[in-house]
Amino acid sequence: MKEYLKEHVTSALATLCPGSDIIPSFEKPRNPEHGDLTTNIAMIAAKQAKTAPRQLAQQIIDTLQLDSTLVVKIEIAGPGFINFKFTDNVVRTSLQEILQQETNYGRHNLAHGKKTQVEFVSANPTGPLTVGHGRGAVYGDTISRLLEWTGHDVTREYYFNNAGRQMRILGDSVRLRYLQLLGDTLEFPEDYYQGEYIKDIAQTLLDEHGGKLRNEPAEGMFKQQAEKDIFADIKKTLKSIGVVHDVFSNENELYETGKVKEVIEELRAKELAYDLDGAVWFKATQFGSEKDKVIVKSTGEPTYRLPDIAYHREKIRRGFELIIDVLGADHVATYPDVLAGLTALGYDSSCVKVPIHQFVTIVQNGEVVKMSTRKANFVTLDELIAEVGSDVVRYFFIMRSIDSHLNFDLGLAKKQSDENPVYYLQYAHARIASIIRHAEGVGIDRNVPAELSLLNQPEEISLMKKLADFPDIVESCAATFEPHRLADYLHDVAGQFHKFYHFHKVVTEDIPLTAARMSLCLATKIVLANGFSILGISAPERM
RNA sequence: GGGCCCGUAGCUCAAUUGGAUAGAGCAUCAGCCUUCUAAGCUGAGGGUUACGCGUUCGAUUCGCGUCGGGCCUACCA
Repeated sequence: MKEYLKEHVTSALATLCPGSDIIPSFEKPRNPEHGDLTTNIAMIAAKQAKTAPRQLAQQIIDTLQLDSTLVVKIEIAGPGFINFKFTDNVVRTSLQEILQQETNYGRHNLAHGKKTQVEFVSANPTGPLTVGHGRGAVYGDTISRLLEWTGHDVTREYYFNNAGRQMRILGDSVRLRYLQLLGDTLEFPEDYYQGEYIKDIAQTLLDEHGGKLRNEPAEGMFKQQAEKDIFADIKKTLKSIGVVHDVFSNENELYETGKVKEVIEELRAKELAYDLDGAVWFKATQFGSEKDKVIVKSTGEPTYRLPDIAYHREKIRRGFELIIDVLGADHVATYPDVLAGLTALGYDSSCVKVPIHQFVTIVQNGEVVKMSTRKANFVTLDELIAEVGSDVVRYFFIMRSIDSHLNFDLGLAKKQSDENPVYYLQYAHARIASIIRHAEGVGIDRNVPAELSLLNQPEEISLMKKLADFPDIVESCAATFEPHRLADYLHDVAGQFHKFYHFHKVVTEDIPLTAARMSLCLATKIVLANGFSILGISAPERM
């Protein structure tokens, strides 16, 4: 319909205002009384046409020739909006589309298989995932699903640093715990990893190797075992909320394959890297940065920037046309250097998108719980999932814009999980399933063709209209990387359905009406289920 | 000091990316189950969108300034 109106309004405008190249845009009015679609074209074009907005709007309407079986009313409102109201047939047609397309309703192939990489979580394996990581995990995965629904070929990737100081300290933390288990009395530094899981890893090593590792360096067996055990743990946690990565990349590989060295040499060759005070500097100032950045420390050890740049170049070399890095707010400072690095190497960095999510604050008993992996005073993602379940965790993390700080009241989430908003959505789905079971129970034939024109009650019409919005919502959420709007939308759908359910009985003596309302129920169930699958939450048949 | 994000109902957050009367969920109050699931529905109260300028037909949204909160600002990641 949008395209249909766009075409007609554009040509009307061309007759009235030759030479104008303004393309009319249409949107759904917030207030349903303002019709089904509205355009502000008259207000925008008024200046060029040298006509008052409302007057121009009238001229446009007079010029338009629209199909009266589709458009029932056109009116001018407010400062010059043109409101179009469709016949109910239009929305009934979309109901049929939903029933036909079923699990594919809402899918687009807009991106035509565009090779896309979403890098997310990417927490270093130094301890269990925190609730903060959970937000990035759920967000990254939901974005991936949205992109798949809009025709992207998505690779989910996890990158971690296993070459730096963090991992050395991790290895040494395990080593010290191991020595303690062997009976040595020694001091355990404050800035080492304090968590119990370190002792568990040490115990594993003790069980397997006895005291033979006494003189083993921290970076050998200790670090390896820690990385292995902790990663197994991380993957298990992610899997429990439906997050599975396709590819794991790490920093070490970039050194071993010479990719890091290659970057330095190339930057040097381009005179974009230089030596100073024993360190190697990248001329970041040439790319908008305030100061140049160190890429190799005077100790000879690279900073994270260098492998990060090398890694991103590999992303491009691997053929990704759209590259998405999901970062937490604490990493905001890192990505401009990476983009600058890519530019310096001669790549167009505009294909790299970096959505940044704000922190999750855990509130327990009215107090803020500060999280630090090192100090081990965090609430783990695992604990949270165990308490409230995967659906609640996913929905809670996705229902809010990533720009806002998320307050997670742990007590509330645990205690009142029955009142969590996700149940409101799932309940609508379960309710429909129940109606279907009931209908089958009383011998309703699902194959009776429904006469949709029987659906004319206000609650039926507005529910149908809401359902018809789904494809647009999927598209815009994918385009803006804003999955929370899908959660909002589904909440609306559930709301419209609950209302319809309350006012109208589906299964009655009236066979044709029953068939029509069953169609509406089935369509609602499809939209909810499709939406849930994008959000990664279950669609229960009963609750 | 500089950069990024935020400030909307008592609380947690939305607002179709500049649209018309700023909306939901909790919480409070008043109603609705002999009928397909009451984890639901209906109604009421609750707002100077932190504050001040500006941009224009029109600002919660864009720009500048002030105040307040969070995160960055290393030869840590």
